[in-house]
Amino acid sequence: MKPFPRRQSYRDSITNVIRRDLMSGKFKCDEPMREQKLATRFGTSRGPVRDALMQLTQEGVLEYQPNKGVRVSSLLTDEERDVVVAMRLELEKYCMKKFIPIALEEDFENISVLLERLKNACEVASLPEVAESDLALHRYWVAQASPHLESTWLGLSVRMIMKYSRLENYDQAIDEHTRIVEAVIGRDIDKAIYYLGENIL
Amino acid sequence: MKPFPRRQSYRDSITNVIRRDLMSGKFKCDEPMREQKLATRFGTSRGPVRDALMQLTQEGVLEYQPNKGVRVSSLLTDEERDVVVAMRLELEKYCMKKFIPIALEEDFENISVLLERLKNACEVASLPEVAESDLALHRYWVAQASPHLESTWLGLSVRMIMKYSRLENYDQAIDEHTRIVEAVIGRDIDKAIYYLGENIL
DNA sequence: GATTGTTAAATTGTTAACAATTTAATTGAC
DNA sequence: GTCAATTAAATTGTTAACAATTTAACAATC
Repeated sequence: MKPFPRRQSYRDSITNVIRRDLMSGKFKCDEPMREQKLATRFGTSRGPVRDALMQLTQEGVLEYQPNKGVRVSSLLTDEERDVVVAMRLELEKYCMKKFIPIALEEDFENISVLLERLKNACEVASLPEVAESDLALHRYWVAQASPHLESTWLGLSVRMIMKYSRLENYDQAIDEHTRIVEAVIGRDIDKAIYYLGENIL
Repeated sequence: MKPFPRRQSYRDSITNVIRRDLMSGKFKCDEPMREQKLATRFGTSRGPVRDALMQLTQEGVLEYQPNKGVRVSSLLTDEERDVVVAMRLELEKYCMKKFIPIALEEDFENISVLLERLKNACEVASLPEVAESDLALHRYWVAQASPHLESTWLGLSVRMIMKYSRLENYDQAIDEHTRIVEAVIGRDIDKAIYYLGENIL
């Protein structure tokens, strides 16, 4: 069953897959997530599935009711989304300010790779992959600047995307992120933060 | 073993107890949390304990390493705390704005009760209880205004308190919250938000 | 004495069985 | 036929045993 040692625990793999499904709208809103069904899908027992569901509940994309399990969280209102956007921007601006001065050449390379991945995903117009690589890129500077706040950031970002995704404008997404990355590599904090503000809304 | 039907699952009870312990500094920073030890303490198996630990990890107060368990999360830097405070304030201001117009007489009564609980805790100078009743009061309007964002709010608030607690100025805490509650009951949004800003920092 | 390898203990990860609860289906009375 | 009560099914909650991994203790070598 297990060909060679895994890097990632079941818990994390399952969490990531379900999160991606949720972001790309694979589940209907308020749809209940059945543990056993997911367990057989992932070929594990219910344990790791429960872990993943609880983690996603904490991120805010699933809703938990005791003895009733979890459902897809009803989406944020427009007002709530605005608040979430403001919070995420506040956080990510801080990270950017922190990250640019300490970034190494290696970081620039990694970011460039992530940008390429995003471009490719946009070109094949695969929404799940676009969402994932978009997050992965932003996540890079967040994790570098403030690992303590990474999970906070992730929760905000995922919910923001779920509520209303601007990601479908693929060309625009490429442009926006290219500009951000160029600013980062040029170590131009003001410009990077400016383009960040244009991208996160 | 179970005298009568529980309202709260083990998971939640354990989560709350550990969170309170963490807020009142009962565990050293970076101290590993052993599942079996906690399980025997709470008289359950490791399952619910694992759930609780994972939930607190997601809130950001514990740190998880695969195959190594969780440790008490190293505290935020001063800068990070500032960002967290700003995010929490942003969120809670929104909730207050939303809550005051829709609040019922019943809500005012509940808030008054929570304020009394806070006063009592302050008078006996019990830090864990002060922290808990402080959070419970704020949580009330957050939950009423935006249940979707309640868990986000909780994570921010707990970490803010853990990093540096202003709660030890008991008299000041009483004053600040009394003013907030008075403003709420008077349905004075501007005043409520103003005092909120004075309290959350 | 310091370093590496090996073994034993402790700890976390996963599973499957069982208990408790909720949901649905069915029955019965009116 | 409608509604309530009862039963059956489905689902979640909890537990204990086992597997995999990490940590430590200890021995062997240099």
